[in-house]
Amino acid sequence: MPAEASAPTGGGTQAQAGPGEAAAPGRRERVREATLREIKDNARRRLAAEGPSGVSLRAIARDMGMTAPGLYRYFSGLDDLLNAVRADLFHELSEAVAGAAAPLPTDDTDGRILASLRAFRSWALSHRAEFSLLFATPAPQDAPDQRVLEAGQEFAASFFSLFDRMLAEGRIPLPADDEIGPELRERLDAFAAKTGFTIDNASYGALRVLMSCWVRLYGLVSMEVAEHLTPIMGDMEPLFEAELQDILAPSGAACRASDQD
Amino acid sequence: MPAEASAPTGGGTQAQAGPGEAAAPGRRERVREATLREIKDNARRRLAAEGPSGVSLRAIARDMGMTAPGLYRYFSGLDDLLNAVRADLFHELSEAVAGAAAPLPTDDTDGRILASLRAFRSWALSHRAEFSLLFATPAPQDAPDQRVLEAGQEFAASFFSLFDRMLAEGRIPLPADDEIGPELRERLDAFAAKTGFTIDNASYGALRVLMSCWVRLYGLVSMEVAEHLTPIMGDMEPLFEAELQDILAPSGAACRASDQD
DNA sequence: CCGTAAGCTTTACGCCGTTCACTAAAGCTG
DNA sequence: CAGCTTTAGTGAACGGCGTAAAGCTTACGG
Repeated sequence: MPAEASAPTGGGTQAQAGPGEAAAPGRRERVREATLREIKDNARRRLAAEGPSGVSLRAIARDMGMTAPGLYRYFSGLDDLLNAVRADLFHELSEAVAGAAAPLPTDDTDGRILASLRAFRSWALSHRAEFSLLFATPAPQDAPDQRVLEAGQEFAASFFSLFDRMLAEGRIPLPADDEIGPELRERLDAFAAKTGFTIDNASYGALRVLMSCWVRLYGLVSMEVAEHLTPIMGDMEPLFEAELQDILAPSGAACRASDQD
Repeated sequence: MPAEASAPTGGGTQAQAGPGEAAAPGRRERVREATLREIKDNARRRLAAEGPSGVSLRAIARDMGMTAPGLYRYFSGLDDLLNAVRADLFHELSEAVAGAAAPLPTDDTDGRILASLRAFRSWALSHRAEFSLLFATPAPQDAPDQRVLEAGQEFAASFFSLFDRMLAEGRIPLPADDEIGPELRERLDAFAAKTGFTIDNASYGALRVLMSCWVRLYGLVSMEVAEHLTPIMGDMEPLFEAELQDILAPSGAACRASDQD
């Protein structure tokens, strides 16, 4: 009875110590892993091509030359598959954001942040359906999945850690801690605890600024992905760049010309 | 053959000049209107209860004691119904935002804006599914509906017109026109043209500030609706109020204590 | 009064997720 | 090796979905 969330069939054997290799995954689990990957790849193909509603077990199975019930050996249902894809996508997005900053020198704080924020936008625009799968409002009843939650928090943490250095440099004027109301402080405490920030590293003012940056970035990008303003504004890149400049202006960052595309 | 968008069956007769009443809608069209309303009401009930995916023609028909194909006399399909609901919702949202400002005296510009922005948030939070139906990323292939587009632009216009007076008062420091890049200016021109703003009324700087406000408000509220930050921050109201204060701070607006709830 | 159209039902087709009973193969164990 | 157990996968089936076509009934308009 496959009742567990993600791995209906659990590995019984694997530590049998094969001939040459130490902890060989075992032939069995290798092909299983491959099938699992194939399912998710097909799900993503359909996701990109037809949007979230185009992802169906039957269609995926058809693409793979098998029947839908067979997929239940790998996922406990469509929701489970979608959640697995969501978790993967969060990791991918984290990597895209972090990867954009990596090649730049450590002391080029502004450049690293700019590159990452632009990478976030780029990823979103080149993965519209994926982005909306990640950030869509969930239906009222469906409970959040643990893996997705964790992956999301990992993304949040990796995203915010971008600002660590900039905050440390103290170039941004932060609101004083006592300008921040007690309720908000409470929330920021909770936030810091869950994302690995501690108030020692980042003052309330810093967390406040972080949240503000994220809200603006997220708001603009998600509007762009949804093409909400597109019919009345056309290309939104100039607005994005202007917002970027605005967000980072207090730090005196030089924002001119993205070097990509 | 009902191929048109919204009204498969179009009224032939109505100007027949009844006995007493001038342009009486005619009994026929009255019951039709009532049924139409009933369908949309049922759609909204299910929308609120189970989210967008819970809205199905068959379920609605069942609730109304009829069969699904009967609904095709009123809507050309599920999408058409959803678009009609969307248009209604945009009007409702516009009204909620405008209505919140109405009771306040005309010269209380800050108060009116605050009330409207809070009303936007309140409406969104008490109509999560409706909000996400309005602002969800559409699937890659489906073309935008004309009525929805118009209703959306009406909302945008009514929303932005809130700021008319504040901009006129000149209390917000605006970026100089020549600080705004030529591409962005082009976009803002397009935007102004579509929403009724003219550059005479509002400078590029003003439009720029408007957009920034909207992006922040939208970003925060849509994150709150999606409960994206909720698992790590809990109640987001303090953050919202802080953002409000931030957004309107340059104008010296007094933001203390919302009088509602 | 009769033709015509509107409102609605029945039937049907092809999707969908999911369950269940079943087979065939692979792996482990004695 | 035999034999047992687990796994991967199939086929049929249930119920729900959108929607197209055809038919029936009722009300309206000339």
